[in-house]
Amino acid sequence: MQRMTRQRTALADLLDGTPDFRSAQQLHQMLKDAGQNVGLATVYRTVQAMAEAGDVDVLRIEDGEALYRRCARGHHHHLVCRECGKTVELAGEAVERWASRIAHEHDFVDVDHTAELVGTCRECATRIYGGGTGA
Amino acid sequence: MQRMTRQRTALADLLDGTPDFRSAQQLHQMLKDAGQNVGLATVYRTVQAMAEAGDVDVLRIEDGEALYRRCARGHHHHLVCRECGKTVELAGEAVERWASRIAHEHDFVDVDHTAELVGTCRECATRIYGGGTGA
DNA sequence: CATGTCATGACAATCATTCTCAACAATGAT
DNA sequence: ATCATTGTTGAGAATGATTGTCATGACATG
Repeated sequence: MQRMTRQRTALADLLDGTPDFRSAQQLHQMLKDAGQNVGLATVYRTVQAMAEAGDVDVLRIEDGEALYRRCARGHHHHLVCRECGKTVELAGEAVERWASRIAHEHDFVDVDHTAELVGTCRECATRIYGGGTGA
Repeated sequence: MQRMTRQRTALADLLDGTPDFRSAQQLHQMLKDAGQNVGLATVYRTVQAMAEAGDVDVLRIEDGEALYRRCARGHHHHLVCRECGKTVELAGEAVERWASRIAHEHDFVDVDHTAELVGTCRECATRIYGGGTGA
């Protein structure tokens, strides 16, 4: 049963102070930079345990790498800025309703769903495409 | 520009006859089994090109592995049976409307979305959990 | 403090995917 | 049909994330 070790505390604290999704490799490096040496294998084990326990959310980017982020408990989706990583948690029921309607229509049971939105937030869009004062 | 080679023909034909999502490794093995030796690197290159061209859809499973399937052109989502791989293409507008509403509400632009459903189809549910004649 | 486990970490192993680059082959011109 | 051009292939190496191994270390309790 989950002992409270220095490593787990360090990782939990780090995640508490990190608003964006990070990979296990990044978290490992961030801990090292903070002077908290934690083995890479331990970081992997810990974030996976936290994910299973529902304490962090997992996101897979295009190349298959897994990213982790401390999140509100319970089922929800995300809107992530592709430029700065800013993340908004989405709790609405619209997707849930869609999923269960589709499941029913096609006679499937135990239907899980994934739904994630990736876009560019106002700040990054302004920075990249230019401010409203353009021309 | 895109030469028609034995390898590409073989892979296209294979995908045409394969209703479920398959990994590049699986497709490579299936080609070998069919007596059509095609290099693994070529399979990867070809499915990726097809994916970019919109000729196949890509799905990432839990461990990050990429699966490919010949699909209808245009944007759509999938409902996949986790047991047998049976796949239904979903073309409705519900998710699109949800995505654009959320994007607008949070002031994001260029919002892409992914949405996939994984469940158990009627046949597999019956096989696994028992027919209606149980007890 | 002793002690029993669970946890850790250094490193090897795995595995999908990508890269390299010389040999090949599809296509168009002659 | 033959040739030249140039995209394509394939065998294997390289990459990189993730997982496995297992001896050593450290919580938490008696």
